[in-house]
Amino acid sequence: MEQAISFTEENYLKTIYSLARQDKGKIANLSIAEKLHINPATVTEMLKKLNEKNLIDYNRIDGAALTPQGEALALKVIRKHRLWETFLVNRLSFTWDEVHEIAEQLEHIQSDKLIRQLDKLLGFPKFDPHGDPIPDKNGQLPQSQTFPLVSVEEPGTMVKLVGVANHTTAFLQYLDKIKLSLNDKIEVKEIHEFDHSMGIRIANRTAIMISSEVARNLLVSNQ
Amino acid sequence: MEQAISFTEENYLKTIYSLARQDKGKIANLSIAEKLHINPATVTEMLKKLNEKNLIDYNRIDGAALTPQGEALALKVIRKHRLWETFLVNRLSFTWDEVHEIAEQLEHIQSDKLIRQLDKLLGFPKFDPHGDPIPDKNGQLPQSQTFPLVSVEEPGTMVKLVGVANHTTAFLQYLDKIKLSLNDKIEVKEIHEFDHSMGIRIANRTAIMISSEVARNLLVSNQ
DNA sequence: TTTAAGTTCCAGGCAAACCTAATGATCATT
DNA sequence: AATGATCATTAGGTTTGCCTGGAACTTAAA
Ligand SMILES: [Mn+2]
Ligand SMILES: [Mn+2]
Ligand SMILES: [Mn+2]
Ligand SMILES: [Mn+2]
Repeated sequence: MEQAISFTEENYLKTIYSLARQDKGKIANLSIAEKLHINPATVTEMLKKLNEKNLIDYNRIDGAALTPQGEALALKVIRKHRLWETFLVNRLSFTWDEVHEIAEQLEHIQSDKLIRQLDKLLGFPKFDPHGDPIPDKNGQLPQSQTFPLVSVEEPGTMVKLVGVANHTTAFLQYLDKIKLSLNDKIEVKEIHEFDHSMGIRIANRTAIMISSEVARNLLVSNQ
Repeated sequence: MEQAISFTEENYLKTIYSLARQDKGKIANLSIAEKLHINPATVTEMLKKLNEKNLIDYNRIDGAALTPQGEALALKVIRKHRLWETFLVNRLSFTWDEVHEIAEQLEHIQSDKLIRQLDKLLGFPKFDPHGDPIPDKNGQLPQSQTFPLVSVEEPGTMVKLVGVANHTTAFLQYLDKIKLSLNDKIEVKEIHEFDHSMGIRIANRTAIMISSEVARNLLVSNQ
């Protein structure tokens, strides 16, 4: 019984998935409502419906949690989103701050062959233009141990930028302005106790200052 | 006042456009209903709404006709549909019988830059994989004087296949089976008075027989 | 010209996805 | 333990896009 799933339902599943990844605790209806810019009352109705369809387990006490089928669907939508973002940047000359909105539309296109062929065209990429991991066709996420730059304690540490935790146009354009791109080497020169701002050197260029807020949103890996 | 347009509305406009191209007379509500597989009563409601939005002129006597804005929108959707079909065939190894359904979804994606860049990636194609003309960014259709093969009267006439009037999987796969592709040269060898079936030679290969029904759906040009 | 067939329209309904306002439940403080 | 504050749910509505059934037109045939 192949039950149809709507754009709206897919967006709920994706939201629940990402809230579960970051918050680790109970998923509040209110946080779903805020993320989707809708009313909490609407969320309650939809969660009941998704529960009925066995895509989530839901009750007032424990909140919402994806079932295996729900998680598989969420990962499929995320896979499509990130593959399309990669396509837009790598093949259609989009910049990384322009692609999210369009991918929000493209992620709902239904065609298994389309995803498969797109993946192949792009050379089976493991990460999207923001450094986010792309689930493979079985929903498996590539491993990568990243941490926010702000957590670096030792001046002199060398790291590599592998992702961003903030996808807003404002932040991405700021990174463009300071000429910081994915895979750039970053050397932490100094850490100011006072506001935890940092002096960093990008790709051996002149050192610059960044706020702790910026450092919090830069995901890096060792080496 | 940039009023939003829904998928459904776009599909009505596209349908009205294509009915206007082929029928030349009044567009019956019933024919819209049949093409979209919906109830005639629903069509009446939507036509009133589109009239209200100034996308069509509509009244009971004259039926529906696109306004300039309505036609521009219809052409934009058609442009997207045909560009996406071209992308799927030329870049993602789809066959020409597989692409229509997916393009029905992709044609509704909203992003001017996306269309522009896709067009560029594909080398500004003038015709899609079925030989249908692709409107340019100003809604201008490339000219081509085509006629159905069935209208050829003289045996010995040489023509070139430039399009198909029937897009069903069954027909397209039949063409694949007889190894007839777009741009192939076709020589009409014989025309049977009785049922108007034809003996034709494709690309100088062995001659074969085709029914008048097939010949009616092959769009050709001279030379 | 009357009848029949075809087409369009109206009235009334339904489901999906949203809303507001008000009520219930839970949690944190005092 | 009482009191607010916060969060979730219920009840009642709206809009969009669809439906059915029947009435009203229009067109063509008898
Ligand atoms: Mn994104
Ligand atoms: Mn991304
Ligand atoms: Mn098509
Ligand atoms: Mn086509």
